[in-house]
Amino acid sequence: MTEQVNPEASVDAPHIDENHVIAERRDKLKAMRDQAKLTNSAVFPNDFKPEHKAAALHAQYDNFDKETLDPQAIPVSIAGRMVLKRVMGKASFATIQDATGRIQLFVNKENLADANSEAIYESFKHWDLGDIVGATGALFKTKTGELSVKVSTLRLLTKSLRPLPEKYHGLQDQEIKYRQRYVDLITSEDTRNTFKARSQVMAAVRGFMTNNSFLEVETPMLHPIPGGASAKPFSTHHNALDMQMFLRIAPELYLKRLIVGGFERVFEINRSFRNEGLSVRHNPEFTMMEFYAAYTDYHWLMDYTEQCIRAAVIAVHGTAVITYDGKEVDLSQPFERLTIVGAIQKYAPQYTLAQLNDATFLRAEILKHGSKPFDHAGLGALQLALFEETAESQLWQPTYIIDYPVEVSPLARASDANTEITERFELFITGREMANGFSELNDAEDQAARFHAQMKAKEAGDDEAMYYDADFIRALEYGMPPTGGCGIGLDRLVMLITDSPSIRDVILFPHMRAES
RNA sequence: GGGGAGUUAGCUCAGAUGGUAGAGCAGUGGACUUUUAAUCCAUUUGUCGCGGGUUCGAUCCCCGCACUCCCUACCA
Repeated sequence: MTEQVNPEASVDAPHIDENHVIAERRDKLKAMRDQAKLTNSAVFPNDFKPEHKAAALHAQYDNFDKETLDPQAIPVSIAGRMVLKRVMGKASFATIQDATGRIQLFVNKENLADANSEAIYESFKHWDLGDIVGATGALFKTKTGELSVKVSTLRLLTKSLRPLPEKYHGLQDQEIKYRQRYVDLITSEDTRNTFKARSQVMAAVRGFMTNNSFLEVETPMLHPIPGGASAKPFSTHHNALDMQMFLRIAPELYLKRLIVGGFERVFEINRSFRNEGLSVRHNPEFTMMEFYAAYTDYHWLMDYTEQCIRAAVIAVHGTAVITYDGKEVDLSQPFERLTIVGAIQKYAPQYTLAQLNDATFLRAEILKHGSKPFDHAGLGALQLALFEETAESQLWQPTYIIDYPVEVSPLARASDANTEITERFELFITGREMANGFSELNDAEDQAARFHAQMKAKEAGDDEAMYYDADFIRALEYGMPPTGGCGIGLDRLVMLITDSPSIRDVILFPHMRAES
């Protein structure tokens, strides 16, 4: 805790966004401080302990009729932020909001128990929307049937110095919603519900994993060698060790070390960091679950991932058929599985199979779509590029794409039937990549060779190519059992489940440029 | 990185074809003892994002910049 400072002194300190409304509230607070000095009482008291919550009271008493409820005079104590206020001479209504919902207070001078009721009522009239209040009283129903608290004691617990957004339209400015999430949360039930759903998703996923004998682990966020994905890392420096470190781009290589160590099923839910562009589906730090299971392969992973996602959707919605951006997404049926070429044939049928196996044709076609030309791409990588240009965005219903080429999958096990492709899949829903998994490469010598190839690519200018991780190779040399591993982008899963158009809508404090 | 849209009172938004701006909410004063975005009367508040240019005069036209949103690119 910080040291106590003289509040009188801080009043003169520079403040941002000051305006006359705030100045008036500061004046009110100053008057409160002066008054508190006289009566030796606290301006910001912390001794009021509410015993009830708005939603629970509504759940319990909304269906009571007035004749039954009023005579019981059920005593309650409740606290929250005052969000609406209607003063009518000698009687007033105020609506307060707590973590669970809203409830109406009926404040009438004659009902106030305090000997000083006249003064309390007069000061209440000058409290502001946004102030935190505590009240005790008896439950009753108004003549329109709304459950309310007939207030007998009323206290201002926290003075609010800043005006709330417009009480009907709320906060509309998207920038302020992201930058000042606290205001967004006060104002928007939609926003509150989105983050409650996010919490439910996390709990459902975690529960699904532990129920299937997975061990939750935490591996380093600071990596001496960034690995496990093709991405540009954030770089930092550790002073005591005097070494460069990177914020992790993926936990993969550490989790596989744990499989080597004998934990046969592990998962981690945590942040990864990628120093790349921001978009409606990319935040520099994002939350991913990666999980690894020994003696499984990518077929098992697809079945399992599907069940996990379905469980998360049902945990929030109670059904696996939901709506995203106005269109239905059906997660109740087995997810479709298509090869890269198969997906192109289905969603871009203008191409013949001969064309899809013609590297020269593919190269020209990809250039036509405005994608960057790449010199060393093999047939598989060219097919993948065309898939991304033509088919990917159309994969609205859950679809697994399989048979990724070895050259873009340096950590995946090659297919026994075709050494050019790997036992790998990516899951797409609403045209977005949601998950990526594969049978893990557990041949230490093959992995070492693939790392060497990545180093060559890096020397040739590919700054997203992987580094050679000698300790990871050493771990594989001890022997890693055959293993399946998968990463699920949880922010994107929450986007899907909460029908959110932007990843920023599911991250409490998304990164923004510095305020000027 | 490239393209498009936006930025007016604390909040939600109008607005003028160039003559320095309004409404509602919030605030303030008043009326009102069952309101529901309470109502009624009165009333305060603005570097019209920032910097240049054109002009007698720019919040409006032109140029540049900043920030936001959307699309696009890299990626999950």
